[in-house]
Amino acid sequence: MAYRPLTESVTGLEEEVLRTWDAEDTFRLSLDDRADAPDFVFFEGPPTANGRPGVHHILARTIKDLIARYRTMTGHRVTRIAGWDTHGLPVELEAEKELGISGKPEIEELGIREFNDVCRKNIFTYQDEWEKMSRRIAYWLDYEHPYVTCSSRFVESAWWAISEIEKRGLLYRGHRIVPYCPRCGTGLSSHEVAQGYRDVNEPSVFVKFHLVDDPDGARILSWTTTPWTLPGNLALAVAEDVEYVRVRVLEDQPDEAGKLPRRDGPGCAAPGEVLILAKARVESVMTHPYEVVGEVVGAELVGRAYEPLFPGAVERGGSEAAWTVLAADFVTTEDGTGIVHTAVMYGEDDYRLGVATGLPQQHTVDEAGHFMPEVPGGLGGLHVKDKGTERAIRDWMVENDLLYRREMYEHSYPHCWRCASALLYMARNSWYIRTTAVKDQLLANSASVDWHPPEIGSGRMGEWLANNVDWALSRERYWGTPLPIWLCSEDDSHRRVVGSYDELAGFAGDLGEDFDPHRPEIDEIGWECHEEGCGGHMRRVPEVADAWFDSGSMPFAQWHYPFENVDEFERHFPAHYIAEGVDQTRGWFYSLLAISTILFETSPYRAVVVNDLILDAHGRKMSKSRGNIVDPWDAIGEYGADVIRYYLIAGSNPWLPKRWDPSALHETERKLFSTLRHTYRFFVLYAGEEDWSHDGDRVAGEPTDLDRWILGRLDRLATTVGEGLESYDLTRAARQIQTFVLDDLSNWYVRRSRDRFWATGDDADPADTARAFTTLHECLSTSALLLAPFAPLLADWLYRALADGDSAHRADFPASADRFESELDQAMEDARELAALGRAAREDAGVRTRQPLAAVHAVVPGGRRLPESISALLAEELNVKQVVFLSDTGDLLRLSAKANFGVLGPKHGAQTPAVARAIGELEGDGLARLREGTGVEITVGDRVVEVAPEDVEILEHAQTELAMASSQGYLAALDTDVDEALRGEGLARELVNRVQRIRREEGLEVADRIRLIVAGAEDIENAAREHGAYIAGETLAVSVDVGNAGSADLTSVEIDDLDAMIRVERVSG
RNA sequence: GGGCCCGUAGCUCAGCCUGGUUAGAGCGCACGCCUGAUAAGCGUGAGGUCGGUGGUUCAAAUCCACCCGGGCCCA
Repeated sequence: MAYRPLTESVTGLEEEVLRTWDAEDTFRLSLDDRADAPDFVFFEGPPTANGRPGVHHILARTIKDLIARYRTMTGHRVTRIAGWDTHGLPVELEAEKELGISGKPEIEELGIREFNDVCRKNIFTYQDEWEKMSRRIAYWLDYEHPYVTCSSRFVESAWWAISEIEKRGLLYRGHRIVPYCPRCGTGLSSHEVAQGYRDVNEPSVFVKFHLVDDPDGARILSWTTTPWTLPGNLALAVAEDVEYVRVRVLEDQPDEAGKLPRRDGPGCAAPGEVLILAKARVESVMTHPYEVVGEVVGAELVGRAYEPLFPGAVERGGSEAAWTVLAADFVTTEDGTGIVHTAVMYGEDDYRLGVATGLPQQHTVDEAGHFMPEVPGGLGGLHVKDKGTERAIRDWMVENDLLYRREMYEHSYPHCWRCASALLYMARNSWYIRTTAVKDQLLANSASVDWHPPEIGSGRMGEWLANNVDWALSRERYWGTPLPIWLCSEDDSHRRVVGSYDELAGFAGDLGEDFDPHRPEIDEIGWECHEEGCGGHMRRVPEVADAWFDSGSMPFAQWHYPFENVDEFERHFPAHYIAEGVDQTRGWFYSLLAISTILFETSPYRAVVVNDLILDAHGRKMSKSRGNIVDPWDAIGEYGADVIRYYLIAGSNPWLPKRWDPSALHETERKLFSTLRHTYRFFVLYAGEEDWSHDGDRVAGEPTDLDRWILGRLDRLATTVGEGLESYDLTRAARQIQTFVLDDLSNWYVRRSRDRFWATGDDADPADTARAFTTLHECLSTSALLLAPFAPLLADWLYRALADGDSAHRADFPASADRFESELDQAMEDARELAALGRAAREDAGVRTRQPLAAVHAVVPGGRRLPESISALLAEELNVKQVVFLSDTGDLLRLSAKANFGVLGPKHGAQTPAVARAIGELEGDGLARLREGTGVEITVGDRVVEVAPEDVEILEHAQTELAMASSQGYLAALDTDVDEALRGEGLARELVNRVQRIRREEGLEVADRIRLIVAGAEDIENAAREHGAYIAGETLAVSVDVGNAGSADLTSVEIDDLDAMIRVERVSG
């Protein structure tokens, strides 16, 4: 058989393979092959289908695909179901943009139905593009049966999960402090908040809180930059270990000019008044003269009661802690007074403290940003951010002697990105999952995961879990999984958390065909409360679920578990492996973990590989505003998918931020891919010439040392690549393949074997040629298999071309045949090191490689010698007649000893340096004995130390005039004398070189026979005569005619300043 | 403010977990070589004391502490 010529265009080859896959349905076949094989479970993290795929998605998808392909090759069935994340704010924002509306009031004006219709329609805007790109980068995934988070089936499974959480008593209603836009009536996501920070100059106030039952009638001084939260004040927070002082305000003293100090602005303190604040803050806060009349630590203040600032604004409701001093860990003395005003509903710390100590949870501000009617001082109904409001608050405080002073304060404050309103941090109703109740299990389950890199698990995820707060499940939005929670209009302790559509139908009657659970239809469904004698109406709560709950439910919801596919779910849970970006730590990794921990008491995944961002070539984050986003299609068109995939994996570990560097892509293409293609092309060319094929009947001779060496390396490579992939060390595995292909296979095995691939000379040995082909064929096809997970397209093409036509992705991953021989490998290493040194010596001496030399004198560390065949390789590589190993009996060699610190250190401790120095001074006899393996005694200072052979390394140095180079105990010294015979041979070789060039220039095929005519200087003609047979063999000349130029058309060349005339004539037939 | 990662040659990265004394690759640069793969390939050379400081140790790029710079996530 003839091997297929390589498709020259890289992208053309890739497209060709993709077409083959489409026609053959190779992905399906690869799954069917493994139908009865053990499962290797992979979960696809659903991308949001309303954004375009970028280059960073290629990285994530490559990592996913790579392991899946590898596991398939190791005999597993790797089910890979595509998924789409279809709910959530990004989809809503896109819909708002399309509809030209903004904010909740406008959405509700339009109608939730119309709005959600647009959301639903938009979901798959980019789906085609995702699938197209995934196909092109050879990401195999089952797109025919994707899970879609907004499908009825998926939502029903999510409902089931929520109802299970309720059954475990872990679902509750509370509040959540959100950055809230009172105009738009909506909470903002952190991403939105980040877009709207502005520097503002606003009043801040120092407020006097009148203590109850204080002998001095003291006031506690607190500070806030948001005066509108003061009516909601319910407590003062202090740090227990901070020192506070009581200070008495003194009379103002006239200055030198007899004037009293003037204070601008409202508020004051009368002489004799006693104020309490942190010792560290007194200097900067007090504007009056004062004296310190007492010191207390925070703990002593805890429990003291004070009078409400705005009586009646909030009802006590039986709370003991209301309007008292509380201890808190978030208090600092960096600004303010060291005493923090706490308005339970208007700050995150405040709310947490309120929950912990049982403070009332009551709003003083309504949804639109207006004070409630109960707030005294004429504030009721005012918008908290209106111009006059701050004035009204201030007036009330002045009237009631609550204000110490007021000053302007400049800081950065978030504003709504839509309407520029100042955001209010406000408690909103929210449904929570009590994840804190399972914190220990979360930590234990996370600890059981094989994280790559491990610090994600122990650090980022571990820290996050250790500080876990309850999961705020609900969103006050429209396009999402509706919370399946129904509350009674009369008593909201009557509630139903519905776990299936059947259950809902049981309460509310038939749901009809093709039931869709989304808003607003679901909001209409209700029923009479079932509680005895209640008579209330059950209505669904308006919220939808956090979209992370959807994606975290995919392990079971992708199977519509528990309603269907119970066995499929059980077989595919937990996942052996998932892979996503590091930003998913608190996203998908967390939501999967939390849900599975609660429902199934186990981690949903066993191994996780994370990837970091892809930066631009300058190390900057890619962003639209910078305009430095790389279009994946451009890159694919230029380099092809394989190169990109391999580069992304081999360049650096996936969990490090990676630069997108076109020059590195180019290098990857040249080094690994181009070399591999060249090697294949070389193989095809000569296999064709020699009519060899792997299933032919040519009998191969015994493997040479070189064959055994490369096959040993191949086996070792198969082992290490397999180990790397087993342990998710993808980068190391990828790099090893390149080293093998480039350095071992192409640049040594093929180079040193070249003339074995044509059986034309006098010493031709067809059996050996067959052996060389057999070896190269195995190396190429095994390399293709090893490369298949990384670069699936070229690998598949090569494997199909080299083997029997089946896809590489249906083959088994190569196993080592244990042919690695460490002594042979060491010898080859030695030879290659000596070859490098020999070339260096030639360069030094200015003698080119084509000039044969008599000998190289060589030294190998440890006195090793090379087997005959390896010596021959070395001689050929260096173009010398023989390799002479210097022996210590000769005059050429001098020995020295170097301490082996690793062995010496533990033996001698502090004496190590002295012993090492003494070893360095050893000479003659001692060295010789150590080299032969006997210990010697040396004197170090005043003691005698036994030095064993393993304590030292014996180095050999040449004492010679020869051209030499040495490194790391290796040495190569060339005998540069060129006698007449060598010179003749050199000239003959130059002639061969010139003839080959002419052959090429004249477009001859490699196997074409020629008639050769050589004329010119006497030395040239002599060399041509003497080495005619050699020249004829090398150039495929049927005749070499010397000195008889005649009238033929000759090409004139110059060799070492000598003129030569050459004619190459193709022999026809 | 908290957590995590990174900082080694002009550039991209190994090495660090498990400490051992001329710190390795590749790219780029300079010079040279080879070629029956050729709009390829190979070699040699120059170039770093491993972000800084302090500590542990006979010995630190490697372990510890603090600091500086960059990034990400969370507040």
